[in-house]
Parts: sequence; C-alpha cells; structure tokens
Amino acid sequence: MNPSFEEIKQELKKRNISLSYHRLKVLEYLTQNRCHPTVERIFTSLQREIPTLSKTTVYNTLRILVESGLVRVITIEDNETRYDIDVRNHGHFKCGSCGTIFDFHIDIDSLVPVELDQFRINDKNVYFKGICSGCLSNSNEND
Amino acid sequence: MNPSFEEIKQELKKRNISLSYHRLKVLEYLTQNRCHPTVERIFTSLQREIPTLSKTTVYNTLRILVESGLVRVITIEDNETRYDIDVRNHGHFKCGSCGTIFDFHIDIDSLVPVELDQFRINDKNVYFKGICSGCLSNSNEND
DNA sequence: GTTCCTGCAAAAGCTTTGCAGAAGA
DNA sequence: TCTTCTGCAAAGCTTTTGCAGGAAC
Repeated sequence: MNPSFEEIKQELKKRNISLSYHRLKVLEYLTQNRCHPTVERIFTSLQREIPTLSKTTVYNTLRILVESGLVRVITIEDNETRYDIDVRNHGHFKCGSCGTIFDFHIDIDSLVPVELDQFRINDKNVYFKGICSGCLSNSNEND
Repeated sequence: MNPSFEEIKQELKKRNISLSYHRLKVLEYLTQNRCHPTVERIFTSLQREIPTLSKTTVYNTLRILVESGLVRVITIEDNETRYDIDVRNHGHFKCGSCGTIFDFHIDIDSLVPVELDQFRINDKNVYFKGICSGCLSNSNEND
C-alpha cells in the first residue's frame, strides 16, 4: 500500500526533520494529488491556502523530502522536474498529447543485466512515452 | 550492430536533410564518442577543429537529429541533457561517483504492463543509478 | 539565545528565439 | 535568386544562492 500522510509524518519525525506548517502542506499535497506534480503546480495550488508561500520554500521542502528518501524525482522530460510520493519501484508512462503521467506496475527487479554484475545499483527507473488510450479514442472520434 | 557514420549519412539523405559540414561533424562526434555527451562536451570538443562553431548550431543540429529519429535524448539528471546515437532499446546506468553512463542490454520489450494495454507506446527508457565497479574498488583501496 | 525556517531578490545555468549575414543550390 | 544554415546577442525558464527577518524551542 502507498504510504499515507500520517505514515510519512512518522517517517520525518524518525529522521529528525521538523514538521513545519509549510512542509506538512507540501507533503499533504503530494499524498492527495498523486499526479506527479511539478514545482510550479505544487506552488500554485498551495498559494491559494498560504498566500505568503514562496517558491523557494517549495524547492527547499522538496529537496529535503527527496534527500530523506520519502519523495522521488521523476525525470522524463529534460525541462520539467516532477515529484512522486510513491518511491516503490514502478514505471511511468507519459502521454505526449495530454501530458498526463500514468503509473504502471513493472517487475524491474527481475531485470538484472549481466553487465552490471559488479555495480552497486541504488535506483531503478523505467519510463515509456506514447499516447494514452483516452487521447487515442478522442483522435479517432475527430476523424 | 550500431549504425556507422556512413549509414547515418544515408539516412539523412533519405529524409532530405542537407549534410552541412557542421552537421556532419556533430554526427561524426556522436558516432566516435559513444559516451552520451552533453551539448557542452560536443561543443567544446568540436570547437578545437571548428573555431567559429557556435553552440546554437550544436543545439540546432541535435534537434534535427532527434526529430529525425537518428539520435536519442537521454534524460537521467534533470539538469543535464545527453545525446545517444544508439537509438535501439537499451538501458543506461549512471555512476553517481564518476558520472559515467554505461550502456547495458535489457529486454524491455518483454515488459508489457497490462495497464498500458490500450496505450500506444512510442518510446521505452530504462535507467539505473548507483556506483560503478571501478569507483567501488577505488573506494575500497582507500579504506 | 540559538537554531533553523522562510521569502525576497539576485544570480546562475541551460536552452530557445530573433535577426542579419553567409553559404549553398 | 531563393532557400537555409550559421552565429551573435538577447530573452526566457527553471533552479540555486545569499541574506535578513522571523518563528520555534
């Protein structure tokens, strides 16, 4: 099961990372909006609730969460960094039409290339690109 | 086998992309330096031979090559875009210590997640991060 | 009192764009 | 001549850094 907001708070306490209001809000946003948001999106959404929020704080918070291993960076496009609260091994599919990123299950651990026998692997990432079923059927309708 | 410089030139001709001197030099660099170079690295290396070369031209050329499907963008770190002349499906391992990117063979096509049944997949990417065997044995020596 | 969190402004990097001159067909 | 390739400079964006005020303990 995905980690809940409460579970993540416990994890932060364990690591002696103080739970400031802003940080909790960023965390809450990530647990409730599992759309792999960008900094921009997190910032814009939270700004409604916290008018004084600065983007620097969002960057700072995300950096801390990533360093502590509770959040994972998703690098698919070189010009947009996204963040994922789900750090378990899974794949990402990005639709080139609507931009949505879909999660999919994949057994990455069964893939152990012989070339990497003597390497220490810390992190495994899989991402696909293409067109999602929704966009495919939309374009069929318009034909 | 990897495509050779000559084979790639043929491909460009097929697509009616003119083979200017600068473009050929970028292509040649990519076929001879399969280290997944950044724009900076390509530019700096070629500048020795072509003093008037501008980074804009390197960017332009790479964009054309990527659009034509002859070169592939490797996005592993969000702050460094790298380019690979080998567009076949294979994985990349980036060493966090020395920064080298290693290729490895991986049978990505055997991985067809059920969630993506109705999706059109255009592009599959796998990358791992960790420490390569060379850096591992260096750090052991220093212990 | 000390630590560290926050936010503004500036800086830093990378990439794209506009435009004019040069090269090529 | 007409197209397009090239390169400078400027602009655009995202992310980082420096620093000072403020909150928390």
